Amino acid sequence: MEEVAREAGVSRALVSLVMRGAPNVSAARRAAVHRAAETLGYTPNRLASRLASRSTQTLGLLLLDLHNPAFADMYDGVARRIADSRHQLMVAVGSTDTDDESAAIKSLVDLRVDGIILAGFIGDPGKLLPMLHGTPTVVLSRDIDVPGIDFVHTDDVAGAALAVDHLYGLGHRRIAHLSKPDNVPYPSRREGYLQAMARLGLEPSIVQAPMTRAGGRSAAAQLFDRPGPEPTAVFSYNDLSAIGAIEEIIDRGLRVPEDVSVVGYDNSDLASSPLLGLTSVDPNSTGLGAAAANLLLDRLAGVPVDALPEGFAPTLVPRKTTAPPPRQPGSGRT
Amino acid sequence: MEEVAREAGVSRALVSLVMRGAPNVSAARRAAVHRAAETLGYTPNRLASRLASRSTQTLGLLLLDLHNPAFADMYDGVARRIADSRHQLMVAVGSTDTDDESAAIKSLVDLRVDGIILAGFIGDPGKLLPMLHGTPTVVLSRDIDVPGIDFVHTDDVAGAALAVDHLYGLGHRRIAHLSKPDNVPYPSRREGYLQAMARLGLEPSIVQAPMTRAGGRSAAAQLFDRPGPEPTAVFSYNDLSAIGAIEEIIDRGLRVPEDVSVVGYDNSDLASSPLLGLTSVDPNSTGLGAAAANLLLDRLAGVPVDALPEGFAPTLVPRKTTAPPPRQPGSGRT
DNA sequence: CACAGGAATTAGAGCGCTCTAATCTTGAAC
DNA sequence: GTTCAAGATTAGAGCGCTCTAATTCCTGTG
Repeated sequence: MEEVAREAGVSRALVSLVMRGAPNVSAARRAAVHRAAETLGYTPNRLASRLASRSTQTLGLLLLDLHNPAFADMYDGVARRIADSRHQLMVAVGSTDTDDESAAIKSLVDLRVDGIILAGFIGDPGKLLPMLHGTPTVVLSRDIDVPGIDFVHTDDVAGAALAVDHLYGLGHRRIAHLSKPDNVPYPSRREGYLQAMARLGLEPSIVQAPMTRAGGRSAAAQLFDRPGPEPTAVFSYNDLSAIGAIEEIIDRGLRVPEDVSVVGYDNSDLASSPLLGLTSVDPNSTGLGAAAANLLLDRLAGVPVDALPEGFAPTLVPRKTTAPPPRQPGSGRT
Repeated sequence: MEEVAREAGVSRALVSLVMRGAPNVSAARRAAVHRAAETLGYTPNRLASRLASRSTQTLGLLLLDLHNPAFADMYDGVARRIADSRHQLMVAVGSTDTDDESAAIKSLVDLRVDGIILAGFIGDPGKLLPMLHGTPTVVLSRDIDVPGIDFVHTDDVAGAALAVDHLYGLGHRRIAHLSKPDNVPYPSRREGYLQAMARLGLEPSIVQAPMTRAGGRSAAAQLFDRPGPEPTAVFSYNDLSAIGAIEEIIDRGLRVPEDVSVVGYDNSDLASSPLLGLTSVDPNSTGLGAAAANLLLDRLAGVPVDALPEGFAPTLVPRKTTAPPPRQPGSGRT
């Protein structure tokens, strides 16, 4: 920067102004500085400018799992909304290991990003605030009760009800649920399932499944190995494990949807492929991402945010994995 | 930091040493500093430390497309290898828009990351070097001829040959190829296809397909709308478009693999699901990511790297989407 | 032609840390 | 009781930028 200033015959301060595209600089000097920067191959060290200006023009996004297409959707929403702001986006990848997750969040905080969006935060909310050191933060798809931290979410209770009601409407009565594992703190989908089942006077049946295909598969295996009548429908808390469940069901010689119906959650790319045609609840992940970015940007701009946006209304997208249950003995409908 | 030093009754320099976990600090002072930091809620500003130390302990990873599971695999490889180094990982997401990609790379460079891994670099190699400003960089899965930039890749020519030979071995003669679009610079898979076809004395047939399911679908549509005999096998340059192609083929009332065989490339999560059972060439994306991280870490550590690692040897994973062609008129085999 | 007022430019302090070199403690050896 | 080296601590100068306030340079005016 020193050299550029000398080369262009101006002060360091002016170089700084030119590089930032400040308005009140004469065309002649501006050109001179640019030329000098060009010949010397100078780029401003943004580390230094950030330090000096106390603002990084960067937002951090924590993504829990790159293998889960739902997070790619959220990324899209965030990126789209941020594109026309002056900010850049930095992604950190989380983990189902809470320590790794903390490390990832800390790395974002350490970089002094202007704001953080947490997509798939799994850790202890109580530990979040001290970790953040005052960085404005929005939590995505989890309603978290920490003062000063906003969240944006889909009404997952309603989403789960949608799934259960859909299956009920088709005639299913033994509807099982593949639920998040204990280390993942998103209870709403399970809550919604339990509430809906209670409302309909049905007996709930829950098995935990990790957030992967393999997880869904082994969970489904447990479900069908249980004593007593088998479920005629499975509602999973995410698409990946729903797919795993389908694999397992087919492996057991049962047909989907003729023998067992399956509903997923997330309505990800995968689900919509005609090859799969997974009936799925759509939480509008992309919209959620955009809403989170919006909220964060408003906060940063100092726009007063009096009320958090309402939980997004989920929708059910019926496809080929749901149908009426088989007319079999044991269904109790004789 | 000033305050912490005062609180602990030591100098600023000592606080710095303690926070970095330097060895030669007495236990008493160390404890005092930690206590002071705790009560004051102090965390070092890594921005400042990076500026002062000229090293960021951070590596940047550019991922082209979060919706493509192959990149999640590469991420895994990189992350695994980096986990036991002292570095952190920062992800930037690229784009098929070259300008966006440049912006993403620049943001990494601006942050002064110690090194960069480019997974899915699409831009002009000539423009890469000036953009990097000397940041050590490894390019993943593209062989790039820029002095000073390393790359790690799978032998895609061999991989494509594997696919073609597999189909040929099953009896296919009209093997079409879904190729990368022009704006994506990874010609090896197409080259491999062309070479293999020439070697076998077969007529090549190529259609371009964007890197998405929808892209594969419309490309397949073009393929089957062409005049002349239809292909009995389709080899796609990636899994996503292979899946799209299957969708289209089935939509046309044809069966996979009975009427048309399909081979993908990447052997991603998707492909391995029994529901899909996509025969796919495995470039070992995870291994590739790990190798890239390895190479970069070696460079950073000053370990002499005399030869780049050989191109990874791809393997073919046969599944359910390939079978002998139908015994039909027009196959020329009577 | 002096002068106000706005635009353009600059000096210089400071952002929060690390680094080098210098200084201060030790405690063992003589 | 010295002496000395190793270990522990610190002063102070940067890192490369931005910011504030002050200065200089232009106009157009009376």
